Amino acid sequence: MKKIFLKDIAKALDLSKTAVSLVLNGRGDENKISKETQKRILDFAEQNSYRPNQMARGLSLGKSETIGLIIPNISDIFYARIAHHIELRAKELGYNVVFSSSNENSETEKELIYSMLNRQVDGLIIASTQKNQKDILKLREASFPFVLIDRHYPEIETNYVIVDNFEGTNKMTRHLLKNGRKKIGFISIESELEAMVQRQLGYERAITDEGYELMKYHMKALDRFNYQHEMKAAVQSMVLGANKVDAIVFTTHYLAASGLRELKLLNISVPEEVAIISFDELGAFDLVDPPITASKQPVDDMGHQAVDILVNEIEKKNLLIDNKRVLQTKLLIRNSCGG
Amino acid sequence: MKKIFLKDIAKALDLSKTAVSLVLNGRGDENKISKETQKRILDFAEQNSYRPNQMARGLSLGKSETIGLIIPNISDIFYARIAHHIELRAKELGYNVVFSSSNENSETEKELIYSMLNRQVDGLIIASTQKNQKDILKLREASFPFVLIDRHYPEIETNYVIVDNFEGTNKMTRHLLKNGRKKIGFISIESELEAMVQRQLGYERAITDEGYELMKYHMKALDRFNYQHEMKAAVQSMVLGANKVDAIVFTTHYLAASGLRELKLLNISVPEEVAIISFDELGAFDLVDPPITASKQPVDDMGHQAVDILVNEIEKKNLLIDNKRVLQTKLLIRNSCGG
DNA sequence: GCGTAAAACTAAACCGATTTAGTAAAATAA
DNA sequence: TTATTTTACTAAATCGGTTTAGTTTTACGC
Repeated sequence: MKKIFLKDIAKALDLSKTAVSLVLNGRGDENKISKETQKRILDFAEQNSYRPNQMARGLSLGKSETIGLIIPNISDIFYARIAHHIELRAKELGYNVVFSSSNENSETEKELIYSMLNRQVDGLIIASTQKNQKDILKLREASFPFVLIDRHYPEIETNYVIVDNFEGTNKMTRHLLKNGRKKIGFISIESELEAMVQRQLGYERAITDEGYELMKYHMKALDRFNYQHEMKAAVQSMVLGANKVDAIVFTTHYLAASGLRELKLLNISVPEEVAIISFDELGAFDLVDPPITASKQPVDDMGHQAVDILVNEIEKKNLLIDNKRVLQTKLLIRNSCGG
Repeated sequence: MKKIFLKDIAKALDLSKTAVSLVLNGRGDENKISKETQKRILDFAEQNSYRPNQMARGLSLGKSETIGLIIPNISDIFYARIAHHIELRAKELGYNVVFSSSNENSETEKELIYSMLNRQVDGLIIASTQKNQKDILKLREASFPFVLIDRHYPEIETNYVIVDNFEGTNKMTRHLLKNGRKKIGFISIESELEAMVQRQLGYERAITDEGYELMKYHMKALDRFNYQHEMKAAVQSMVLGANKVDAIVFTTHYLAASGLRELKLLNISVPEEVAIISFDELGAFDLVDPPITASKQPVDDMGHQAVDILVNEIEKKNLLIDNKRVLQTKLLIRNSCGG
């Protein structure tokens, strides 16, 4: 059973490629191909399991029915989940997904953007390093359809689906204050990402709004690639020194996991001595000792909506749907904050 | 700055498309294009940031420099990690990755295989539902390059990279026996997957080899999509009934997580009353209460080697590398089994 | 000073689809 | 009976690359 092409069908049925192509694309009626001929073509294609070469089709049509997805790292459960929901929704709408990881490297990201354009993706969904402003602008100038997720460029007018990061940490910090914690440390990732900036602001605002003073020396920003090593010193300085902390806000799930690990090594009891709370969560945060209170991000919505906005642009439906979405996190209260 | 094509370069430099194409593909020397002309072409392409249309290129060359990856679900951290390592290695070797999830549905998987073939991927990496023997055979007959990962078809001769599932659960069970546990339950997923069969055999063999008797009524197989609901009954029947169990082997990380959740709800102390052990692990298994002893799968190796085997086939290097790999799991001993 | 080889290219076919601009034959209208 | 429309198609161009099979010009050998 060898591969069969359009011209093979045409030859076998003594028809033109045109007729066959039209019928197989469901445009037989409008092009007045007789019902009988249509049936012959459809049947023959079915029986010989004809499947069009998508490269030829793509070249000819100038589109690929493919969405490019650029994320920092697919093995981060957060992005993996987003990818999953993007894939689900894309499939529903008839699109495939090509993904690549930038590994948080802006040069790689830039390369990926262009590499995907060359592969003729119809649109892009990008969780950007936020350092490729120029190239994002180029995309916009070229009117190429794209949606930013998780991270956006505040200074550029684009489509995006993000989370209300400020509100997320703000709620988290208030929750700690409400539970009687007074000296709340903050451990984050060293980053200029708007998301991280907002998470810090949300925390700071909660503290000052409630009349407490910020303890700058209890706010740490760790290196993204080396946080596991830096965590030890960060945690120790917060829980062992003079002006000890009674709670810590972690701005990512992996920081929370790593921080808890250190606290355990130091035999600090959680939440008795130090409460902890996490922005976003890992699958097993409810099983952890103690179960970790966390702000959960709506990954399903984020993926789903990003695809909807993108496909709307690609297909120029111009439904004027809202193309800037800020989703809310949900505080899952467990035991790591006392109560 | 508008898009530029091969013919634009040719026209601008008053050369033929042939010359430009040859030079840009690094075949200028062997085709006796003068150094000077080569430089002109290269410079012009660079300055106008020429990037070839990969669909046209793919159509012409009959290849796409793309690997298709079909997995059950990208949001399963296990597959996400494999995907990550596949992507890393593929990129090193100059390939892109297109992924799709089958959601454990064999029809979907079949569709995906053909859809990817139409998209002219150069090869496939598949974590199969193991229910598409016919189509896998077709791939083989067509000499299409592919590698199975995680799950293989024992009756078919193919390339694969899998894990020694038998040895994995066998080690796990022996570990429990060595720690003095005598009545060991077994909770698995209802499945004909060879991997699952082997995991069960590994467990059974450890029990019988040590002279104990299998307690069939303490071996449960839960529905893949409904395990969270079925877990309650499964665990209760093991730990509350007459012939109580003093340990449970879970054959996947999500079963272990779910099982532990139930044990906690029942106020069963782990590992005092019941020890637990998991095949494969979640990111936070060391933070869980108690930290869960688990057999870790070498996801990095699995992804890496799958790509190596595949690319070797694609590029017909015929290096006669071993194309059937069985990797070993590693037992990470933590506290959930006592000691 | 003629034949041959090497150097430096190019025209046109091709990959496998889609699509534009027609055409021949049959049906209908005048 | 002729003109016009409709029906049911088709030939050839096109998408943007790669590649085969030449072609022209210059250099070299004898």
